[in-house]
Amino acid sequence: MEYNPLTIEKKWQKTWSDEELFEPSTDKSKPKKYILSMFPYPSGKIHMGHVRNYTISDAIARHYRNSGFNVLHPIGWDSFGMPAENAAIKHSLHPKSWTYENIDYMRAELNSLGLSFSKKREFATSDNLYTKFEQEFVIKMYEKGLLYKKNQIVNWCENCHTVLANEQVVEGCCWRCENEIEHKNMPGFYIKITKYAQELLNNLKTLEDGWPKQVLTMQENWIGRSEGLEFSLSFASESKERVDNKFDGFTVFTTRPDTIYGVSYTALAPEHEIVDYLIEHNLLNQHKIDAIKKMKSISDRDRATCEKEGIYLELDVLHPINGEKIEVWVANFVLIGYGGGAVMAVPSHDQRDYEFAKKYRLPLIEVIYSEDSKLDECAYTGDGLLINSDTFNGLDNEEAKTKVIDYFQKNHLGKKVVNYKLRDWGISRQRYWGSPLPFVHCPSCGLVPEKIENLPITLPFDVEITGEGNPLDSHKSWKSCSCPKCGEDAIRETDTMDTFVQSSWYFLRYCTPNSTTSAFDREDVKYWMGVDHYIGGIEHAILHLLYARFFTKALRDLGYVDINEPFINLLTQGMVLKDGSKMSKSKGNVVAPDEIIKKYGADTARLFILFAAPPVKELEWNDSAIEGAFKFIKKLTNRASNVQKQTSLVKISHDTLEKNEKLARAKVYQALKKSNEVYGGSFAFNTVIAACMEALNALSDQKNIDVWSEGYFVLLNVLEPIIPHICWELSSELFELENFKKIEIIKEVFEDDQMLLIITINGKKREEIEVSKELSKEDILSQAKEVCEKWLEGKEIIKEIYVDNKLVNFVAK
RNA sequence: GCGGAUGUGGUGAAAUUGGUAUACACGCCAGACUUAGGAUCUGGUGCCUCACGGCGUGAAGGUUCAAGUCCUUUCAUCCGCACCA
Repeated sequence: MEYNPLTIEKKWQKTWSDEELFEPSTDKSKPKKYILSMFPYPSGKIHMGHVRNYTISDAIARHYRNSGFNVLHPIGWDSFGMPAENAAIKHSLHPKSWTYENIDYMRAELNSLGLSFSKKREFATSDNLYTKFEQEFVIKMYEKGLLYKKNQIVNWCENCHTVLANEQVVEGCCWRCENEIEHKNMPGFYIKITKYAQELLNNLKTLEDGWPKQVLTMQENWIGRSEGLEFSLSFASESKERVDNKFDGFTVFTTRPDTIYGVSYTALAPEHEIVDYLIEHNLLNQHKIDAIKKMKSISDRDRATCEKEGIYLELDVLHPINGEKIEVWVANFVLIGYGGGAVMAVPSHDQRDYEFAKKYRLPLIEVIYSEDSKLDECAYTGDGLLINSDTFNGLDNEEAKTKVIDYFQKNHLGKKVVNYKLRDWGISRQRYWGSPLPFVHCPSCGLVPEKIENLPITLPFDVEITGEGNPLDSHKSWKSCSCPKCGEDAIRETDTMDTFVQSSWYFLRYCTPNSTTSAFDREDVKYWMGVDHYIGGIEHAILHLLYARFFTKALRDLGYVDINEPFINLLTQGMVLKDGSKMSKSKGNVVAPDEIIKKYGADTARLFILFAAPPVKELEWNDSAIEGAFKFIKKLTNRASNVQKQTSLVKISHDTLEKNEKLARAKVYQALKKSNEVYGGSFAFNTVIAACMEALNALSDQKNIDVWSEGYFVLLNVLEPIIPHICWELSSELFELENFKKIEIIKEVFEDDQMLLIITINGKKREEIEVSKELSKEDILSQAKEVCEKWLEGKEIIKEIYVDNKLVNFVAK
């Protein structure tokens, strides 16, 4: 048969679509598998990363479908976001038309890959219906106190003209455009993800079997739990007067309460309110004020790398236990966002405090004794016994931590606290192409959520997008509305939601995609969730995967779902590289999927991408290797002429076969066995493909037509998830598609009355023998000795080892 | 600095419980068929050596009859977080 991928692939894609073969059944008594790839942003064209992502999920989905499961394998579009607005500015297109045209184009491209998506469940997150339910969630969160509005110093990207969440700042720059972020104080809506910090951390344990360790660790670090002591430091009386009695002192957090007697100064962040007060009221000389202002003007990123600097604020606090005076400094290394923006400094036992103290000649008080301590060189941060610590002297420092905390609590000086690095999630974006925050500002009622029955609050179409300011803000008729509470004239909130809000629950919507009355049906969610296999890029390890986990828990507590975690198993695929670096337009190393499909067909593209490397690894594009993939499919097609048509598995009497025929059968069933292992957890598709290649090679080394027929019956079943079009073509021709169901492994093909034994001497391979399995150990050993006579000459055998069905080892001197 | 991962031929990569290291493929070499080959088929291909043989899984030790696999130390690369008190 001539292999003509284009005709074959079009034909089967049409059949699959016309006959709706990939729509899941509504029968909830069937065992299910929910296979999901991270949905794409409709940027215009698909790239190799998409091909890899969807080929992996498609293979898994098809495998489970062939194994008798009810499979949900949906696709949708993460269709709100900045690029649509940028395109609008550049090509004067409306973001909406640009987005939906891209969706149509990309849908066709994905279709040409032969992906077995459920087409009836497709939606875009910019669809009005999706917005409606999302706004409902947000209002419920507001009512439960999970969403709130506040003024805060935010990350601002001047290039994107919007605020960014902490998770969206990468090394001090915008995650999307890499512009350096600025700090601004402005109002915004925040989701209280910090309320779930502990649960998000705890539940990572339940994901240990299904998620890559790397991702779990990244999330753990991001949540950043630390335990310690929080206490107040009170100003000395002169100092209190200096700040006009406006402040009693300030609060600090430490993870080292054991070093409390080693405190020799304290430091405030340049943004601390006390520092602000001193500047505003000119309580420091101009020189110092200028220096502090300069400190504040330096970005976070630069502060992290520059030298430690500080200024004495001419204030003193009292040590909480012994009442001694301690100087208060402002220091550029103290972060306003963590632990109250103030630290107690123990230069003898903290390297950063040490450097600062050396620079400004501040005192060092040693309070942990150890032989390893070298305080003239650096701080000692290890364990030891307490000294210079009054009643705590002699305690082991770990023990002292608890004792000191107890002392503080008993004397109402402070308390044990847990701190997290995780901040609340700022979801306000000053952009047009997003889901509007459903709130109204009323002159008399203040901030009021929209009524549920008024949802969705949709975007106005008639906007002018210039890139300057939020078009919603300048849209007078859209903005003006009446207060949902009192009915008076009011102003609509013009911020839209972060697009990560949409991707935080789309997997739930797939469970009941077309309902106009609810986001999803509880029973549907119960049946389909959690996602059995979630596949996507590692770049979402924190962002999307943390938000989605949080959202699931929040919806649970709002009474919408009954699950704790959305994704049971996570597969993070590696990047597709060319010439050692990520494919990108700017580097000019892009291989366009549509060109590959046109030249070789989708099956070849799929085969190459699954064969070239295991999915978690990076994949280097290789033009000759894709030829190799093409060659294999051609070979598979050509050699199908050896097969006799069947509608069920041929019965073969194994014992009557020739040796090479037996071997071929063994290779075929090994491929089937490998397939079960791969989909069972390793997902090393490259190894199943290799096994199929071996099987085809072994089939070609024999002429038995029954073995050929059985071989193809099994191999096409194993290969269908990977190269579906050609498998359907061959299988419909040869087996009337009867082989696309679960095939049991026949054990007898692996059984042989002969066994191959490797003979090693002192662990080195010397000979091999084939012997009957009936033979006794003694006989085998003597036969082995005979064969190895030449090696054993003049030597004494000290030990004989025999491993059944594997090897013989002689230890000889 | 902290945390995670990975080191195997010219290349992408295989290798149950420790039991033939380099499967499968790419590349390369040779041959067959052919008007032709960037088609197809066959054979070869870790390194050193004419050979016998020896050496080989980043490096060094260790456990073991036997180590890519287990233990200790170490080096390199990649990724994430990063002044988190």
